[in-house]
Amino acid sequence: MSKRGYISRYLLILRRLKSKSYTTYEELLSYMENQLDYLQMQDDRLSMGISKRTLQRDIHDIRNLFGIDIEYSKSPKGYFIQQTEAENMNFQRMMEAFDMFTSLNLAHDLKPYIHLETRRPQGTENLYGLLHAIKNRCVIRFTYHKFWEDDSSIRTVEPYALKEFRNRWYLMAKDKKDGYVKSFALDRLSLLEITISTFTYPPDFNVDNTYRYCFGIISPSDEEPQDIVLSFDPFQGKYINTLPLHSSQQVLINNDDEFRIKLRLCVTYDLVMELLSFGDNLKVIEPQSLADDIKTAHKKAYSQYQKA
DNA sequence: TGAACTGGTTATTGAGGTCA
DNA sequence: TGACCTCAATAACCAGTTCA
Repeated sequence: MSKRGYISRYLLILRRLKSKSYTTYEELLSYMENQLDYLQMQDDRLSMGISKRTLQRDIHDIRNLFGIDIEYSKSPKGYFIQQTEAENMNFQRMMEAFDMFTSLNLAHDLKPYIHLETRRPQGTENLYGLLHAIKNRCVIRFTYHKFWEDDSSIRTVEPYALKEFRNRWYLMAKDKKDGYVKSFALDRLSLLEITISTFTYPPDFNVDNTYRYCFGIISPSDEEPQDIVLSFDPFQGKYINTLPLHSSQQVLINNDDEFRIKLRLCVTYDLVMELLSFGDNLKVIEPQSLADDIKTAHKKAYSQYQKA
């Protein structure tokens, strides 16, 4: 049986256990037989079902390989997954990856119907090394190339955390050169070297607190957060309502004429860029300084289309 | 062709239930 | 309450099958 076969089984076992509190062997077997038929696996043996022994082995492998704690309870007679919130988030990501893997494998003859994004975030090959350095408090060195600079520079930093934003990964680290905590995009990072020197993790550093009032990964130096009131047209408002711009988002008005929200944020470059991307679907109500910045940017854009 | 996977068998283990 | 029983999970072992 191909590796695709047993990875698909792992996916189905996890999906079933995640969707139901307690699941017996029989329920798992029945579910998997139905699902494997549905998946139309190109493996005749899979379509014939799987044995209880294989299912036992799969559960054992999932525990060992993925560190997912599948437990068994005798009183309600069933398997279940117990996870913390952080573990659950990792689990969801893994399930997404599994789903994508399965879908793409099933779709090998469906090329005309599936169109993948050709742009790919780079730098994820360093994720494991960076995690190792963060966990073991190892100082790292790498070459970093800013988009707005021609030359690369060698950075020596104390890595604190990894953060994802808009399908890109960023390293939060203290630059040894000036002592500031900065974000480094992994796709601009190369020649990673994990040194043997270690550092002490600052007890007062907390990623969530640091970026609590940030839209993206740009952290303001000393700027205080402020209330930002935005007015969207009702159509755009539906998107903003279902996918909030920030965790601080509060809906002020939601009617046929307007969708108005309030955010508690620091005004950073990435926030301004985001607001500009909404074009004429958005009007900044407060603060006036931000409204002026957006107005100036739109005026400048407009001027580019006027005849000289 | 060797390695890996799978299914069947069987012994062990442990939780839950029963009973004296 | 402790001894015993039952039942189902677990894991080791082996042989057949499939894969790379």
